[in-house]
Amino acid sequence: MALELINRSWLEGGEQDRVLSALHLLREFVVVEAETRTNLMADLKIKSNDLSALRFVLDGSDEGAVSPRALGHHLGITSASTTALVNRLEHAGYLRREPDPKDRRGLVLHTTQAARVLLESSLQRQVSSLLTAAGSFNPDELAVVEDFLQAVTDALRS
Amino acid sequence: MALELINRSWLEGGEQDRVLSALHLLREFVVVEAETRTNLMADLKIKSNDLSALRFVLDGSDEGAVSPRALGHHLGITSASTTALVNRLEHAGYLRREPDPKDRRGLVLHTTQAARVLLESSLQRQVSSLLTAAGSFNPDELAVVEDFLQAVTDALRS
DNA sequence: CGATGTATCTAGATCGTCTAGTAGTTAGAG
DNA sequence: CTCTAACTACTAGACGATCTAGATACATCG
Repeated sequence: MALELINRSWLEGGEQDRVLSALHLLREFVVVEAETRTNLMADLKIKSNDLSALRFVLDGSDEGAVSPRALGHHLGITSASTTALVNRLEHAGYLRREPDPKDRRGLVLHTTQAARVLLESSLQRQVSSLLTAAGSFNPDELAVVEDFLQAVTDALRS
Repeated sequence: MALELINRSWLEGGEQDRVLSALHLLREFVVVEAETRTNLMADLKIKSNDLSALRFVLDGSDEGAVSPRALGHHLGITSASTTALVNRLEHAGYLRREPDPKDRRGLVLHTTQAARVLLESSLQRQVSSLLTAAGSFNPDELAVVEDFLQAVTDALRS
């Protein structure tokens, strides 16, 4: 959010035009990236938190099971809201509930193949565009970009 | 959103490690940036759309009046929702309604000084951190960064 | 075994948005 | 210049996603 406000009177201006220009481009990227997310929500006909949930389950199912508990904690919502959210996504055909073999109280969430196919077909074009765009820079240039991104990320974290 | 999923099986891997690494850092930045927005929402005790509205009125009040109509259109919500949103922000002391001198049907929205002070104090530290971080790169490096950001932004837009 | 903690779910309330429709104001066609 | 169509903001009522509170089933530890 800090980025979105950076074009106001935070700097007297003049001597750091180049820095401001770079940060403006960074802001522009963030805004456009947010739009792709909005478009995806429209494609899948789901809301923001449901899309975040889908991504979390999709990522997590690689390295281990995702429980409703973990999902709710990740999203910062209550267990009641998590139940409702999983109900929605299961009913929409994006998620499946399965019993947790290690704890009979628990559940394990999995994305359906339909969800994975839908996500991939929606994003494949953008992802390959991104890879092509970034691929046109040489290793030295990418090293500079990485340093910059690391620096601004650390700046926001502090 | 494409970025958030880029660490999955989109690439056979190997020959483009550097490219993937840069895009991962870009993703990391997007995630951290989103967290700063969440923190700001908690600070101001308002929700996402209300914060976007505040930013829109704040930006727009420089170059011309912002009407509820324009605000609602920008946010993609109906006029009824806009009325309710402006009610909330006005009641919270962040916004003022004033009659539009040029059209007696219309209103003009202004942020209160309290809102500006609160936003500035919440963001000043992060903005100066960002400027410091970006300021440690020389003009040549910043030019590379700008090219990269422009390229990935264009890639997402296409 | 029994006590306490954990994982999920249900019931009812709250809040932001929506659809539908109202009153006042503007502006263009005749 | 007037009449009518379009526009601006608002109100009323409904819906959906979230919340608080509490219920139920299972786990874990003394």
